[in-house]
Amino acid sequence: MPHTVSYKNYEHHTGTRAQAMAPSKETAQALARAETICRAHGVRLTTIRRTVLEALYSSQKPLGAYELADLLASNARRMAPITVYRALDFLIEQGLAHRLASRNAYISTLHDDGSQEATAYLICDGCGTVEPASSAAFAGALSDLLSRADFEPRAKVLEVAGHCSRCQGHGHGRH
Amino acid sequence: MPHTVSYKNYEHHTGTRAQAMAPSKETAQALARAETICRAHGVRLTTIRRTVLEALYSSQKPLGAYELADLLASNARRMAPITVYRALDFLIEQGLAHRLASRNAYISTLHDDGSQEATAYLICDGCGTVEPASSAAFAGALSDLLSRADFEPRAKVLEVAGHCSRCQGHGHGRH
DNA sequence: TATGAAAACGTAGTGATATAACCTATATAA
DNA sequence: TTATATAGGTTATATCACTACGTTTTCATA
Repeated sequence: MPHTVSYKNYEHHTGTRAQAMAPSKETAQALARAETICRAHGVRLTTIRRTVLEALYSSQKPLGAYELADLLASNARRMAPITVYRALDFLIEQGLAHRLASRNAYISTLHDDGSQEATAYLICDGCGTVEPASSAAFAGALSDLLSRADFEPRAKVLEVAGHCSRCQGHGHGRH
Repeated sequence: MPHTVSYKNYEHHTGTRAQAMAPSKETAQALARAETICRAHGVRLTTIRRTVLEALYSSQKPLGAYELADLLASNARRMAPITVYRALDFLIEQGLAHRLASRNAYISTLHDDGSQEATAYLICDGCGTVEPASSAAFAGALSDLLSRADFEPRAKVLEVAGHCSRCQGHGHGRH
């Protein structure tokens, strides 16, 4: 088998990718929290999944699936899209990542305030950053809205695009 | 020119598509309102645009762009995707249609309560219907959230997937 | 009523996002 | 150790959205 990458021990293999710079202390702590959550859920935070989560956590902007694939590529061999999507699906199921439907992009939720029922994501058109925002009043109002409509919620997509405090008034953004 | 559809008079041509069943009285009234809005904005509600809007308005479920293209096809000749997207872009700009980011699908806003700053769309996993929902409290809480974050909003994506009142408790839905 | 500019649309191709199908490898527990 | 479930690899394809460019129509003006 000439061209095929050695198939065994891919856990170790993926561990040697370009991304393998030592994570910051904060990142390491966040990943440790993720590890704990996964153990509690009885699921496995494998190398691929951890690598994807770390990339999302470290990034200042949301990342697309193909962007992640490129980012996590080792020399000339990038991750297959489906691999990234599988990792993302896992992370989203475990509540560790979030899909921004309005951008087809993904972020880590390890920065979020986990105590709120409803988190809105504020996406800056200028600098691309995303800030989670929540309040009891907002969660309550939404909950009222839903119960008044007798609607049983499963997934909430709450996103606002605009300009963050730092990007207002000096021509940032695209319109 | 053997295969090419006669190019002139396409306004009339599109008017003769399969969809040309007489709209209901309610639909006709909604379309008349749309017409009025467009005239007020100084823009044109052409046949294609009106046809797309009518399809969205009449549909019980949100429709994808390619779904619309199929729906509005005349004998064996369906609308090109770009044509649909152009019509949708127009309708969205005029506030007549809305894109559901979580579904890659589109709905008419002619049912909405136009008086609210923030409308959440409740998307039923069971029957596929979408209900707009809004309240002063919800709009206010969101507005507070945004001003507290010093965030200048441009576009709001507020969608909740779940089960509507009619689809609760009898095994509808996909999970 | 000519005509020139802008808006709308047609046609072909492509980019971007996401998943299907099927197989191999690994982890976990009996 | 072996059965089983879970995870990942590989290839191909589905789905959604847009670019580029030419043609037609509309509308205001000459």
